[in-house]
Amino acid sequence: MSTRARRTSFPEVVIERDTDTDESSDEEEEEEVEDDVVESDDPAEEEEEEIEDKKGKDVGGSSTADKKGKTPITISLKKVCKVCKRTGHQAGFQGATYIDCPMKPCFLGKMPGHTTVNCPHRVAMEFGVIPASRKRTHSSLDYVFERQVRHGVPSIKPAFVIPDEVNCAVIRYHSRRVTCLEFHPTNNNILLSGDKKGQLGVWDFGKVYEKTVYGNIHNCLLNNMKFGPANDGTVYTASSDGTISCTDLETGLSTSLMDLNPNGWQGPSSWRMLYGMELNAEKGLVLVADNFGSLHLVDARSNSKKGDSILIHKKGTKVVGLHCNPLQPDLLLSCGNDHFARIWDMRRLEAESCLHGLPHKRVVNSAYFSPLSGSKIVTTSIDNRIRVWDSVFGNLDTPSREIVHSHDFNRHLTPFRAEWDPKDSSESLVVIGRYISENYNGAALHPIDFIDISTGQLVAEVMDPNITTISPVNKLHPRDDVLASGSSRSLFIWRPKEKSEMVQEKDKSKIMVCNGKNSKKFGDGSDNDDSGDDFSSKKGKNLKHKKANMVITPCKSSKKKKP
DNA sequence: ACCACATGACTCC
DNA sequence: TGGAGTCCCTGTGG
Repeated sequence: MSTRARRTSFPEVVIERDTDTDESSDEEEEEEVEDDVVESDDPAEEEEEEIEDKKGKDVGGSSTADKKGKTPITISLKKVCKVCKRTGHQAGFQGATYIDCPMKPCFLGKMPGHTTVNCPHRVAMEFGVIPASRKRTHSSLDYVFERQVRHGVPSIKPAFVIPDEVNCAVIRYHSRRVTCLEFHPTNNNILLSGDKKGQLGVWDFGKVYEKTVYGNIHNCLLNNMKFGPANDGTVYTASSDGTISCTDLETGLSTSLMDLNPNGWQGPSSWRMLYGMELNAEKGLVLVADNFGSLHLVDARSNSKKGDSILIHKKGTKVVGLHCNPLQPDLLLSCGNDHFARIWDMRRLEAESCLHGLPHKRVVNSAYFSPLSGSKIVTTSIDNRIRVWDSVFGNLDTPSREIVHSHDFNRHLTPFRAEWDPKDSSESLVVIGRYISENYNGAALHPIDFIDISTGQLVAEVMDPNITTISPVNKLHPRDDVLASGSSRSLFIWRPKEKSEMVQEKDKSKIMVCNGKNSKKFGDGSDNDDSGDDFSSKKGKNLKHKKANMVITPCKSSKKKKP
């Protein structure tokens, strides 16, 4: 009732603001001067037109006869596989199920002998688990862990609570895909989100409509953010524009701590981008890593760069992740495109001083210490494997577990990152989005997976028929049983089913807020259940589900700051 | 329903 | 070592 009233009251606000957004984004894109590498996807090659004899060997194309001539000519459109370009089979979606090209090895594990459809790893995850090795070494790193970390390792595993139902959402919140999410450290209902354009979203999902997008902080990808340790009303952000900013969440005013491109664009070989970021509260340091393999330290109090940059990964490669050990902040974990995650001691930090290198077969998207004891490390690599490295019960030369999981990274997606549940005292629950889709009642959906890294088993796969896009960005709430996920331009808040129902009964506010051009529809009196275009893409059209409990409303108000 | 486009890792030469 | 070509279960807008 109340939602309906809100929906009809404020349609213009949404449309006006969104038009604004689109225009601004177009302008910015025109300014980008980049080499246009036109890929030649010749459609003629894909559909070979062949003139054949009367015996047309059609494989599914239509045949037409030339009615002018006496001898009819059959033209068959021979379909070729879009993957291997051969005839006789077709890769692609058949309904909601994707059929692999049989000429290629398994898409998931990259192993020959089977395709993704019958891949054992896809059916049951335990197949992809390599058990822990028990051999011990006695390196300096082992010593640090033994002395400072081991006592914090918990022994009893509690039951997992899985947020498995969408509680509220903002559809098309950002104008480009979401790149990172962060929960407020003290306010339970505030979620921060960064996007590909460098915009920062501040959403109070407790009040659903309370949402802001600050567009004047960065010019391109907002890769990482961290709340200010001394003041949780501020957030530090690192961007591909080469700057670190500190932004006041109330006003949106930001100060720049560092600019690695003070002379502007001088070509791709010199343009520095910032990816990994971490704060060391004890030392008052902001740590950032760039696309040339270097780590930069910035004093947060004086906003000045501290010392020279240090080469921590192979020269010229991206360092995408930084993480300080929760118990021992002097231990720094980094990961990047040189196929390594590395552990460093901040007290003697210099090039080549890495305590340990964790080797991977491909690029490492993320590496995180376990949130409580800091004794385990979970890494996500684009070789479709989640690796667990245990400093106490295993060693760091080889992973104590490898879990095959589909998170292969397509260049158009935000990289997948397996993230710990900060509330899980057993430090075994990890959440990660799944790339590969599954057929759920005729809909191709990409679930968000909860994995028990102590067994390698899939604890839960969470999906909603309304979310047809991949959800690469996921974050579990530090205190509540809440999952936030970023999927394309939208944000979703998940809660456990029972709790979600309780909330709904109480205030009946299970709401989806819609941004975007199509919001106009909602002001035009069309009913909720039929206005699905706003959150279903092409694949979503074969959904058999109803949008059930969700109410779609345009947003009531939104502060929006443009540069 | 179609197309163009954004865009990054990797292999090969 | 570096540039060109290839990969191709994306998502959006026109």
